[in-house]
Amino acid sequence: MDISEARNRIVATADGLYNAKGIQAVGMDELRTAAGVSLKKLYQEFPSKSSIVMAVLERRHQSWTEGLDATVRQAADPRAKLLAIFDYLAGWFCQDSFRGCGFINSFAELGAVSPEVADYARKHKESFQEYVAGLASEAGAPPYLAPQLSILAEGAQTTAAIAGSPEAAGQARGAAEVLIDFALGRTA
Amino acid sequence: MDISEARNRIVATADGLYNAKGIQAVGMDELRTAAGVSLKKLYQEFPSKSSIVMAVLERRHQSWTEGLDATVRQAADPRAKLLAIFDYLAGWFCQDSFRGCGFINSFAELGAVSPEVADYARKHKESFQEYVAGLASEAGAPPYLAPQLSILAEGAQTTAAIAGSPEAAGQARGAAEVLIDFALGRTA
DNA sequence: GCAGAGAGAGAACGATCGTTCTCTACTTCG
DNA sequence: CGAAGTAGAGAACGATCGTTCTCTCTCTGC
Repeated sequence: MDISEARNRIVATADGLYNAKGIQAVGMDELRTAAGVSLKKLYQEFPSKSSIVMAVLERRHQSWTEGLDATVRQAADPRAKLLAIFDYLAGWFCQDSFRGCGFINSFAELGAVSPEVADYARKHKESFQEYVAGLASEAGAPPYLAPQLSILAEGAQTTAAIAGSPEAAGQARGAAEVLIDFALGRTA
Repeated sequence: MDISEARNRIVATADGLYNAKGIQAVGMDELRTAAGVSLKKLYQEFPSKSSIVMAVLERRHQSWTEGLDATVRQAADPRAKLLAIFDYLAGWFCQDSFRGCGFINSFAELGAVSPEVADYARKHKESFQEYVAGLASEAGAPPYLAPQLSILAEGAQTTAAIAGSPEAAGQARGAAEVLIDFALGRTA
């Protein structure tokens, strides 16, 4: 068995379990069993649970960034690219495993106790805002549009998670259309 | 010492501690010390930690509802009332103790494990959405406006919490103005 | 003054968690 | 074939948490 293959399986399993039950609710033994590795191997790959948490956050960031960018790239014009953000959210919300943004959740759970987790969540959100800002800039929108759309996307995630229904994506998309058209129409 | 006075002090102290450190990070002994009551009294007032958590959620709901309504009532016309939501958020975000919406945080921490907490968070958000819907209806807006503003408010809360800066309130308010004016302008 | 109920302080208990240690068995190389 | 290094399974350990129990002190009613 390849070493990095075990790492990947551990992180992927931890991602699923942490998402489904919360980080603190999943013990190392449960993770060990689900991932099918020995405790020894687990601690050989990762020195502590917090390092697994950080690896899961990195995985989530990469997965989110790649998935979002893949959806956005399919859109034709800059306006459609901005709206594609909310199409990506819609697809995500419809997954059975969706239980809210993993960064918001980990921040809520551990942000006050672990500065590492809080920093990573902040960086992830900053990276998303910069991505939106890039798309908005390509569309020729004034700089105030990107934070507006970012906030809309954040709100859709928490609303969909707590309400347990994916309709927030469409509602946010409708609001985004109005905001984009306003920003592109009169760029005051 | 009045019985209900001890209850109030316990819940108020728990609210502060849970908000600052997360629910799972605060033990009964820390709460007991901070509230200045004996363990015996604590378990005399509340049968378990989860009942304290539910009491804290009720307190948060009441505090949020009253504070929001007090701010909204000061606004003159229906449009200003809708915007006052974001003024209330701005004042909240500027408090040192602000660490995100307590319902989003408790949902992230315990929602997957405790159906009670998940239900209460959902009900709180529903109640907020209905409140916004009432204001939007008074303003004569079409029904799609209220979910848009609710999502905006949710997004502002998580953005401000993770970024650690209150500017999301103003950004969301700007977006709300555009959405409100659009919805009132052509109520298609 | 005294018996008894009640409150406070904190020890104690059982469970769980993260982490480490031990023991066994298998593989691999000479 | 034999020895040695390695990996797996799980016991063990220390810490912590929610909860209960015990012991002591105080305050009240007769």
